[in-house]
Amino acid sequence: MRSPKLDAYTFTPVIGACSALCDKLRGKQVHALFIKICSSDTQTIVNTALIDMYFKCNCLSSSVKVFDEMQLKDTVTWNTMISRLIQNGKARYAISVFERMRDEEKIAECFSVFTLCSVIKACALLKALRQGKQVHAVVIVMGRDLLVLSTVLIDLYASCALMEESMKVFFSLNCRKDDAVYNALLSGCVQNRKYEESFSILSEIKPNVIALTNGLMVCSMFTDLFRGKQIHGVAIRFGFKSDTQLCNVLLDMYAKCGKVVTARLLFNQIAHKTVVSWTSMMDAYGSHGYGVEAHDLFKLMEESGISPNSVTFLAVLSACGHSGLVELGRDCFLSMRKKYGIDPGPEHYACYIDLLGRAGLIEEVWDLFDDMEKNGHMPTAAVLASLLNACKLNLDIERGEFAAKRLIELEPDKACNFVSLSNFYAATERWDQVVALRNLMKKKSLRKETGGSWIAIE
DNA sequence: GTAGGGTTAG
Repeated sequence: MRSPKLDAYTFTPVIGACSALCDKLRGKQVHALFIKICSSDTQTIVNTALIDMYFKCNCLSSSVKVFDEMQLKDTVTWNTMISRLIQNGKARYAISVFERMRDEEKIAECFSVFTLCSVIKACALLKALRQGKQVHAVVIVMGRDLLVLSTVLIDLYASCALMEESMKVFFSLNCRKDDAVYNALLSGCVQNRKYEESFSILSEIKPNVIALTNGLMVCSMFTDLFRGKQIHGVAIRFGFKSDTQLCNVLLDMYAKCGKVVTARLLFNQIAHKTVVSWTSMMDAYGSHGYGVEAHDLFKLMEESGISPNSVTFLAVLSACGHSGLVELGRDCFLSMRKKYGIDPGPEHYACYIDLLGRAGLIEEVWDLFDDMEKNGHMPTAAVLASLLNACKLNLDIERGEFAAKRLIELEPDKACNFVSLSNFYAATERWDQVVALRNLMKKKSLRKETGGSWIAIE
């Protein structure tokens, strides 16, 4: 019996199955078979599916290889590449692929709504306003699928802190508006801390999980427990209380409003806890001074089989630092690389330097600083500020000046740095320097932003 | 048969 002919209709769904299962091994086998027997007329579609499969299997280099070696790319090929790159955090790369598409394809029709959608999203992520506006112009010329494209445009302008432009896009829509477009506007208001506007949108729409999530984020920002509780009630009435993401934000809202016990009760009730659930709860403990509880939770998380990420370590390190748990903090810091293969970033070093500095371990602080530079991290302002603070606490005058000099070089126009430096001089009783600094600040007309705390009234 | 919008922890 003659074996049936394998064509694109056979390969594509099989590759799709490998994608869905993240089964790279089988995916590669199918890829090999395809190379052996492929016919040129089916290459584009199958290769596009392969690009997608390799992305889903976390094998970016294979995706790029298939893409670069493809003779004939169609619009879907380009779109797949662009959208998957964005999903993998490579927005800049995605834009460069879009530019290649524009240059190589030579016809304006090659762009579809999908292409524009992805590119606007990339611009929003990069806050590339100029490029985003250019694509907006193309959208206006095309004049199709305005609802979806308007949704990403609203997000673009909101990401660039231009809420007036977001509103313009929103109110110029004369088709029926759906949840997503309302949510985009709401999310823009939340990102830009527009308290009243957020609630006014929220009150106009039928509750959905994403809108309520956004609403709770505003409550966290402004520590508005009263409205937070109202949203909690709405979430229960509409049957959203098993939504993990919503519960994570709810937990965070209670914690930010000082209700740590309520936050913990909610945490316990989350059936499918994610790394964000755990990290939010650790942060809740840490920021209220419950370092031991935060660390216990970290251990419990390890037992539960969910892997911590870099934010988790930031939460637990800061919790240990604020409670003086030096040994536990050190264990965590060391386990980052050793046990989880996560390279500490500058923000982790800043946090850990702070912890060691408060504990009086100034030599270890400087060892750590050297270690950081050996690992190829340039010190950030946060690192230098922690370092300066550690020197202040430990009266390490000479090396403190070194940290101060580099901090001021890096951010010469930030008032808070001058204040830190002034505090450093004050701690080491060099009052002439303090006066000189205050005068310098006046000359540079730098003013430290007034501190404050938020409480909701009524 | 392959591609698209709005959500969480620092």
